[in-house]
Amino acid sequence: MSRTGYHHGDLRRSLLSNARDLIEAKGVQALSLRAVARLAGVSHTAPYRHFPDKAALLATLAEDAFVRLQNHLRKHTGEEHPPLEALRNLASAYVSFAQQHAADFRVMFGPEAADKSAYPGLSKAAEEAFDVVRQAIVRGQEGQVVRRGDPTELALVAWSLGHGLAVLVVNQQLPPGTPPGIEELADRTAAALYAGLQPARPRL
Amino acid sequence: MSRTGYHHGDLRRSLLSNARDLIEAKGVQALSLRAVARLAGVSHTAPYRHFPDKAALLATLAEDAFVRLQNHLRKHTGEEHPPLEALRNLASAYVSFAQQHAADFRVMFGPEAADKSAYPGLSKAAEEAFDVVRQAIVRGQEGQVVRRGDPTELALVAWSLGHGLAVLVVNQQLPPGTPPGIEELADRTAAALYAGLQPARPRL
DNA sequence: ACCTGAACACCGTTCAAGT
DNA sequence: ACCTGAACACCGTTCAAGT
Repeated sequence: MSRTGYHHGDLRRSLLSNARDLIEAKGVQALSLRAVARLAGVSHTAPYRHFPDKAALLATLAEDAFVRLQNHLRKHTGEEHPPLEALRNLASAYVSFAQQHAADFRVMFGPEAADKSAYPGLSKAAEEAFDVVRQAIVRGQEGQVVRRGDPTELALVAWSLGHGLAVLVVNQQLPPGTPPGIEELADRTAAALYAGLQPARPRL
Repeated sequence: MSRTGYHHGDLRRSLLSNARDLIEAKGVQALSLRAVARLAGVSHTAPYRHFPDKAALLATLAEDAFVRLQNHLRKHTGEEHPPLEALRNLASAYVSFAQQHAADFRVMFGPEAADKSAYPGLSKAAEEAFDVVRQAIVRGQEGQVVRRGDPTELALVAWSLGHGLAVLVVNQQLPPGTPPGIEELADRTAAALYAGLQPARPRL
């Protein structure tokens, strides 16, 4: 039973895993369905039994990655962390995920996954990841460590900052003169967000 | 003189312009050197007289775009604006540039232009754009509306926030529930950054 | 159901050749 | 200098066909 059809049920999984490896090694642009099939030892048309086209495979990859991001964020900013700590962890957690899963990150936010509307599973996974941040804001408001206001909008601020940093890190586009030690940088960046960019105030 | 060689000196310019149009219309991934040449009415090998390869054409595109971004930022945050106003304009200026030049924006920050090291002109243009932000921070510190600290690091905070927002806008990945009116959103986002995410404080 | 091979319309890039 | 055509090694996708 394990000898006959070689790839029975796990060809799908094997295709996805090969795709991740390929992107990690050579970049999103170098990913080809034919190469993925080759790595799996099947003909170049076999993947079409599992994915309608290349975009669908990438969407599946992105969806899986959003679930991983969700778990990662929850680990660092979830309910077991006091709200302020959770919020301060957000930026560095986001950046560390991007660093450790650069290939995933590029697929998640690259043009390939831009039309999420066609992939409901992908949309849902992305929403749920954002919701982790939103919930941290809500908890912060309840604990009165975050000011009042639309939590979605405030979450967007925190998300954008982490996302902006992560994109720059992943693309190695941090401006020259940036101090080394990305994790610390993300921490200080989060601190700057919470302290604001205004002159030193009496308390803190 | 305008009839004989058809493309004399301006084939290069024509190739770049066709490339921008193609990306705008069909996305970065749809850009092909052959299509660009076709649009210019030359053979598919003619572009190699002007660019060593496809990556070099993209790098040139990115460099031009960084110069445009530089000018755009300078217009909204340059010396003629008081520092606090300049900083508050930054996010919306960044976002509006990304909106108006979505194709450029994708090339500037996509994987194609990631290895800027190979293109010194591109690196320089990117640095100078970042420097506009940095200078606004420095002016803010001089005017005591921005707290003390490494200006590069503080500029990075402001830049990351604008960049994060812009990426999400361009990729149409703003989370659902995001209030409409991106410009206003960027403004409020900047305000949130400057006010911090802390409970209402006495002044302001 | 799952996989294959041939085929079609594309790519980027190289190279010998033309003016 | 600038451009061309043929050629090579790739693509994504479709389709008739095999088990």
